[in-house]
Amino acid sequence: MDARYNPQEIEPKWQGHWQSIGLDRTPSLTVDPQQPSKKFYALSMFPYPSGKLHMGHVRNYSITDVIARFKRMNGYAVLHPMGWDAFGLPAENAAIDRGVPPAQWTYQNIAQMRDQLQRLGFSYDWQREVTTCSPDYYHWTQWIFLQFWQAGLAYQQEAAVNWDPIDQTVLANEQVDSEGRSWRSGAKVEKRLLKQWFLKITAYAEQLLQDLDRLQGWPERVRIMQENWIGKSTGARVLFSSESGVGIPVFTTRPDTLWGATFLVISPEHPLVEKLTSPEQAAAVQAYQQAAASKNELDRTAEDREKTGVWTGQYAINPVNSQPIPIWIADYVLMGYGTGSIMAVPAHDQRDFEFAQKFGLPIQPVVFPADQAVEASEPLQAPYTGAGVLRHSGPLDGLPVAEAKIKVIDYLEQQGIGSAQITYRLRDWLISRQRYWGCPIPVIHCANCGLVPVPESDLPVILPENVALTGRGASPLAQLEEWRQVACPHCGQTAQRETDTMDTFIDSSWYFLRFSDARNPQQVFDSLQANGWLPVDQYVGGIEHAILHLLYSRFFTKVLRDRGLLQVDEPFLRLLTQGMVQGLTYVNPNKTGKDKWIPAHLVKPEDPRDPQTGEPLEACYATMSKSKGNGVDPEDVLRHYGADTARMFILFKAPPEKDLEWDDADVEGQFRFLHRVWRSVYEFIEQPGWAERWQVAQQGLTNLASQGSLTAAERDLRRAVHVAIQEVTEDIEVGYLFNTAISELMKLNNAMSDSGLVTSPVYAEAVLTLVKLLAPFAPHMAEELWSQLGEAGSIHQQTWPQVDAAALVADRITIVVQINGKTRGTFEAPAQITDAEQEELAKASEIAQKHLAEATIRKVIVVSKKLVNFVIA
RNA sequence: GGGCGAGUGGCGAAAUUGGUAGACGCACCGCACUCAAAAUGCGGCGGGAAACCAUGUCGGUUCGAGUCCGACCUUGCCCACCA
Repeated sequence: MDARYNPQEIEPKWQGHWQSIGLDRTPSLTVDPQQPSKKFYALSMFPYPSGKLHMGHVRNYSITDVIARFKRMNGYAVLHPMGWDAFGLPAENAAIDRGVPPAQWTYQNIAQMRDQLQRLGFSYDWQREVTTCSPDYYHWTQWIFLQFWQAGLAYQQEAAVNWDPIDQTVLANEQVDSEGRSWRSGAKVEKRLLKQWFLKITAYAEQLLQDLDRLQGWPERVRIMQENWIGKSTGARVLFSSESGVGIPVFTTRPDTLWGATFLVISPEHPLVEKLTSPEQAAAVQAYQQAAASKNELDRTAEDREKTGVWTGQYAINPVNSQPIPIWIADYVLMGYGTGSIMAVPAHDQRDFEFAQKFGLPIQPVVFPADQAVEASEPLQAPYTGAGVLRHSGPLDGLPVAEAKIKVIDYLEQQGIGSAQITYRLRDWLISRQRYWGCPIPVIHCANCGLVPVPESDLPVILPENVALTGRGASPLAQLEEWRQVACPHCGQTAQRETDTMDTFIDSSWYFLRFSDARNPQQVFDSLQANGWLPVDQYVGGIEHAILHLLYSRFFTKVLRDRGLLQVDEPFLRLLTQGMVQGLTYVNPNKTGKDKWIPAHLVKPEDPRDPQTGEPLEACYATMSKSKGNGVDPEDVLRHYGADTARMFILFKAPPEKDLEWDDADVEGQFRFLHRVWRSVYEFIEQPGWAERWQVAQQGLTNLASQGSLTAAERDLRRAVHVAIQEVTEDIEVGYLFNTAISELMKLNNAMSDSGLVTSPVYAEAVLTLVKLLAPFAPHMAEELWSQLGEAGSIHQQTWPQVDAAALVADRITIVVQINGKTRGTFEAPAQITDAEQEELAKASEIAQKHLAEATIRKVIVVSKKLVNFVIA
């Protein structure tokens, strides 16, 4: 055995070996429902193939890989796959900028990144690799779209898109900068109405909300984010009539305040605006509508929420008290939520209050604090939104708010002017993109038959490759006449293919299902396989996907369940959101924007100054990025230290959910630790007779230990071994605490080198244990040591060590002595001490003697085998 | 504005479910080895001479609080005119 640890030599060797023996292949599941396999599905969010891994990837995949390897050693059938979220805009941009076809660019990137993943030693089953831009994958994406169509969950409707008036093209949101300008032409982006495809996720709003309660293995904040995103509101729909005879429905969460509604506000985009406008106000209303239309979201927020609006010139009738109330138009009412029109109750709503104040509209309080006997005569300074009792409210007078809310619904229903209603913030999912590099929507537009889905037997609709991408003009597929024209599957007449492609979020909303049966050419997946492997037992990824990706995946799972394809309700049982990887950078406090970041390599750490201006800089950690120049390339770490060090460092440096500060010195420290482990084993093998002791350790030392033939020092070392097993196991299993798990490995290694017992069988047991416990974290080194120890098989197929409870028991324990709760000292005692003996020994101890000499003991608290606290006067 | 979370040495962080605060590591200091350095090994390392003081601040509960309760300060993230 080489005295030196040489990762550059051993890592490629084992990677090649593992590949040749198919070590990481997924075992098949027994599908007998009486005896289900102990299965575990470990999944990292698959990457976009940008061409290069970054440290965030390394962190994500290291976490999942440890879990996968740990589960395998614990006897689970593990599915641990990897794939590529390969459709998307960057490939198209590369084509526009450099003339490389998107497919070529994408597949080259995939090849590079796959190679990197393999060199990092992640135990993926590459036979199940999926690539979303490959026809054998998007075939089934299209098939799933047809399932949605058949379920009535896919539909077309006009919607606003970003339109670049210079390049005459539709832009994705990412192609519009923060000032609302096109990334290419710099033109101010306009809104344009186009027919767009939607998926009816709102039909599942209630289920998606309810089932969040079941996801106890998810971080609470992710559940809350989803809950807020779905945004359920309970209230009532009330129908107001107007002078012109048009009915105006409003949604309110405060139907109890209906008697305080003193005006109505409708959204500028509301279809009723024209009918509700008087001729003399028409010009003003149209001007306001145009102003609202030209505003983007930025303009709206930039105005600091100063209310704007215009009167229509007409009145509505408050249906409960027949009062005429003016109808206004204002952009603080959103067309996309509720009914696009509201009843304004300025006395009890902040926004309505501001609006009423600005335009001098009446304010009628109807809720008062319960203890307020007399109404204030001065006008309200602020809306009252708290609890209270109703007044001036007809049949609701005297009722508290909560009761009034219930009672008013009955009243509205009796009068035929309203009913209870639930509203969600969640909108239907706009999935069409006027882009090339995406999954074609399998629909044909026929002049005779209308919308005709492509028959399943004609799938996949292949994305053509001979496309000129310029970033200008109509949607790329629309320009391909020969591709577009197709015979209608119904009537045979010439018809047109849909030229929109799907949002790439669709591709990633079901990839975890395909992994269960990735190579199936006949079906989207075999139900037995999917039901056997799903749900994903552990999903790991970034918090940036907390809302959309996870919500869409949940939606897809439920729809496919309702189509009879799946039996699972939720795709991801446990979720871990890992923190960012941050790099050292410097900030010039006198500069703003991008210029303020000064990359660390331009700065002398002992005297950080701006290389251009000489101004002093502040050091800080920030998420690694090109613009900050603070990225660390995984390749460099691989070259210098190897994959095992990179993995160990990234797992040790911080708990997985927290942000991690990259520090080269700490990487070095991790490398040193692996060296020390290497030497612990090396020294063991250097001793004559080690092979016999190794055999003894393999048999287990339980008998030897129970015969009492171990020395005190040996029992101490053995305790350290079994404490390590217990702690590492618990840390991985219970709380993803890889940082403390690795610190336990360090403690064990320290205990071994401090013990001086290298020729004891206990040391052999320690070596055996250390190498096994290390295997999920540093798989190459563990494998190399395993082979150096004369073992033929792979360590990754060994069973995880078991704790010998007897070995954990210490001979002597430390008891703390406190006086009035303050620790004054400790003493050693036999482990089997009784409480009474413990108290006696504490009283007799030097520390106690010193402090108790002239005091009266009022009380003694004894915590078994831990401490004795004397409460003295 | 609403929601959630976090404040512990020079630094990253630990702390069994209220019981020795700072495990493990980084940095630093000293020693050994070396002509010297690197590497490695050994030792030290919250503050204070000590009594003691220390987990953002101030109170509370308790024999005992980093941990529980209340108020405040600082800070991070998510959603933000959602009726």
